[in-house]
Amino acid sequence: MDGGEFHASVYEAVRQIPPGRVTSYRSYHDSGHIALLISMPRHARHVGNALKFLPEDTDVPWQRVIGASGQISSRGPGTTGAERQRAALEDEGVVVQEMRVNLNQFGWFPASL
DNA sequence: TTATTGACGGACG
DNA sequence: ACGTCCGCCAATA
Repeated sequence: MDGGEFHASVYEAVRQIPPGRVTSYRSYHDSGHIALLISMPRHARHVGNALKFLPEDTDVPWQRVIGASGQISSRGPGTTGAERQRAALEDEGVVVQEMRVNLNQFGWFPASL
């Protein structure tokens, strides 16, 4: 699997996340999460990297991928990505408090696709 | 070729 | 709940 296929696999998996639900790059939950769903469980960091390459107008629901602790990841000081993610999630009904989501309520962790 | 860097995750204090 | 370290691995310097 080359880099392009990796990105495509990530996007395909992310598209499966239902509206109003969130999942993680790779979580301690036995089932679910993007890196496991594409059979590359140790590539959590690269899942985030793939999302970084998405254009502004993509239809891939990137906002539904957050950290395993429920945290919306910071993009670093002076960036607005995390804030846009919070707004996008709230728009579809996800409750965000202090930049974090309750995974017990909104988490989506299927065993497979 | 070696060192650093990440939209990360987990163990541990 | 939080900070610190360590494991991870492709890209980049």
